[in-house]
Amino acid sequence: MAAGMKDVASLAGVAVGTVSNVLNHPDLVRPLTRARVEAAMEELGFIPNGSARQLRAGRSRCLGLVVLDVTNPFFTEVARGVEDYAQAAGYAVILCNSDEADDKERRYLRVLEEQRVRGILITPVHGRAPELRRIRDRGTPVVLLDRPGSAGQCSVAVDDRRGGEIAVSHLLDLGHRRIALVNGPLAIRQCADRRRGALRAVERAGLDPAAVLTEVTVPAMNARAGAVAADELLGPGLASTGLASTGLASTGLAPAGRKPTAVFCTNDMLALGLLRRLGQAGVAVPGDLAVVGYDDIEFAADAAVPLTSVRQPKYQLGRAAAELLLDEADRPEEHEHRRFVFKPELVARASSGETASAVPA
Amino acid sequence: MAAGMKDVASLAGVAVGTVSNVLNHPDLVRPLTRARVEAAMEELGFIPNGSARQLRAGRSRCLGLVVLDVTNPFFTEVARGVEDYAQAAGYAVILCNSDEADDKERRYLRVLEEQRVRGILITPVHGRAPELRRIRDRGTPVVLLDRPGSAGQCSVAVDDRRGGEIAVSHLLDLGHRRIALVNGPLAIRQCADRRRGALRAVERAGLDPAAVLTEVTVPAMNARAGAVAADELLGPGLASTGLASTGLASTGLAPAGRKPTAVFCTNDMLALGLLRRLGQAGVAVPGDLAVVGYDDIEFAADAAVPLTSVRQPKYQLGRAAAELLLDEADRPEEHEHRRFVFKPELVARASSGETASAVPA
DNA sequence: CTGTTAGCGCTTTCAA
DNA sequence: TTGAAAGCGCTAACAG
Repeated sequence: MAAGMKDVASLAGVAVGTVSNVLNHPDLVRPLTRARVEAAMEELGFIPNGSARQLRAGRSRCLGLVVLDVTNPFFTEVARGVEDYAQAAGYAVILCNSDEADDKERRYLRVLEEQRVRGILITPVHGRAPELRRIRDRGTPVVLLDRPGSAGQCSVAVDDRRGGEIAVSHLLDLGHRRIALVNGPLAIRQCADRRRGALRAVERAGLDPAAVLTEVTVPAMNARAGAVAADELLGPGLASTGLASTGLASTGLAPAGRKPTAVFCTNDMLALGLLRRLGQAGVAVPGDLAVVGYDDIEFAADAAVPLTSVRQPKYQLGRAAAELLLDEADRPEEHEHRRFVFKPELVARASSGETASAVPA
Repeated sequence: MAAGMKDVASLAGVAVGTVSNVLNHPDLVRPLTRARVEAAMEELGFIPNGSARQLRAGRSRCLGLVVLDVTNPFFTEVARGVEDYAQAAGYAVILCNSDEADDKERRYLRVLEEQRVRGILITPVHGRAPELRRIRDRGTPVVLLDRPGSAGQCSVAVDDRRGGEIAVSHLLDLGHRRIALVNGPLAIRQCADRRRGALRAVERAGLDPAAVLTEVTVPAMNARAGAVAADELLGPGLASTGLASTGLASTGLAPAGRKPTAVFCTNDMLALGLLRRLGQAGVAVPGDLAVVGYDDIEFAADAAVPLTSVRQPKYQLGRAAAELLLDEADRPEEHEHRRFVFKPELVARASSGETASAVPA
């Protein structure tokens, strides 16, 4: 059914080597012969077999991109950046969704390595350092995406500690002194870093983190988890029972019973889910509770209460990562590892309140 | 660098065939030998070469999924459905973004065919019928996604004409008699179908489409285009000049000068973009203008004015499509082509106004 | 149970 | 400028 080079060759009355040359080194073939071969390819609907080609070449013209959540607009925007750059360089992108799950991630990494992709871009679920190092050692370049890397590898990231810091500083500046931190698993580096930034902001303000911050940790970084966090904040009585059943973990750094006046969610999906639930519960934002998110996804600005957020250069992040990866893949000699760190930026909107709305400083 | 089966074989003191058996038919190998081979694989960090494997097998364990816009949550939700089913069946998914662009789509189809993917799921930009037929004839199963197909192929879709109809009927029921239809390129089947449904709704109400509907056609189905459409609606004086510079095409079916009291956007991204611009311009929704979207993406419910929309079973759509595709791929004999058509459903929210807000019926 | 071997479809020398 | 032939790494068929 599928015509191969041999069929094309015999139809055109040439050797397979010549057909190959038409494909890969057209200038080496006499125009007339080339035309004959091309006609034959057309007639037979010939599509070269990528596997065979790669088998010889050793590597494919594909990149692997592994993200934590394809339904999060942050990652699709990053993916667009990657894809645009890759496409221009003649590469296709295999987009994989780890769904923040360890085993899915591992499975995809395996598939990508078996496919001998030219390189892998990944936002890892865990500190997968050793496994990623092994992959690199076996010859597949790896670039860390949205995560600062160690030496010996490229990485592209936004300064998450700084991001967490400006988010919480913003709330402190507005006068808030009891702030909830709604965060995903600390195993995810971004979560850990943004948390550290939050703590730092409080310390720098000369305040006691234990008195100011209440931590609510949810098992995923999506809207559903954000809604669960809202319930946690609204019904303190439910907290302890809620924990076991929902997988929630809440470390009440702040004295129990003292409700927060503001919330910092470590991404916008959490914030949007929380916002929705607050709306249903009749909690006024920012009046009763100020909210700050992270990522500044496009939908943040359109929310019922426009969401204050920490902006990251998503598209640029993707582009830069792809550029680093392809440089490493295509020019292994000249390549030197680099670590890009972009600066986050606060975008203040209504959800945090333009005017102080809580305990005056 | 990358260890091959030969290396594993010699380290384990067996033949390559045995190594292959350990991988593909472990039960044929004596446990002790198997253990030795596995140890060798571990020690060498052996990763089987997918290209070589596929070369023999003829086909890979990957599916191709080509969507119109990865940044549209509708498609990422569909992708999740595809991915979950594929993953369970042992397949990986290559997600490609055609960006509603003809040439990108063509390029990706080519890549997928060269990779000898097991099958292709696609929401085509144009009526790519002939090209897709050729691909199928060459042996790669193709399933149309979110689009009704003709005989001789599988397809999974939602009844878009019906969807357009219920959207506009809803507005008519609310008393609106001047409705703008903000639509993407009619070459995209969904756009054409939803438009037909809109016309039908008006006709069924015993009204004259030319008097009721004003069409605004934008070149893409995203938020930016929605904002442009809003400008078009707001500033009728700009209409004619605006056309040339923005690529807008507006067919004033309704008498010029009579402003619409409602808008039907053929997807939620358009609606959200439009909504944002209306907000900036101080237009009250639904008071001054009622708005209905399409897809019911998660963010629609969270918009500043919660968006009335036509819900599609996104995840199910993806799952069903993957199921059809893999059935065709894995059981070509028994397989018979099927056409699933899901029913759309109106989700009424504030943006269309619960109470009649326009010209009384 | 294990070893040997013939390709899968293509690219790339090396000759002609 | 073209033809012939040697593999790339693996699987499957067959022999032992």
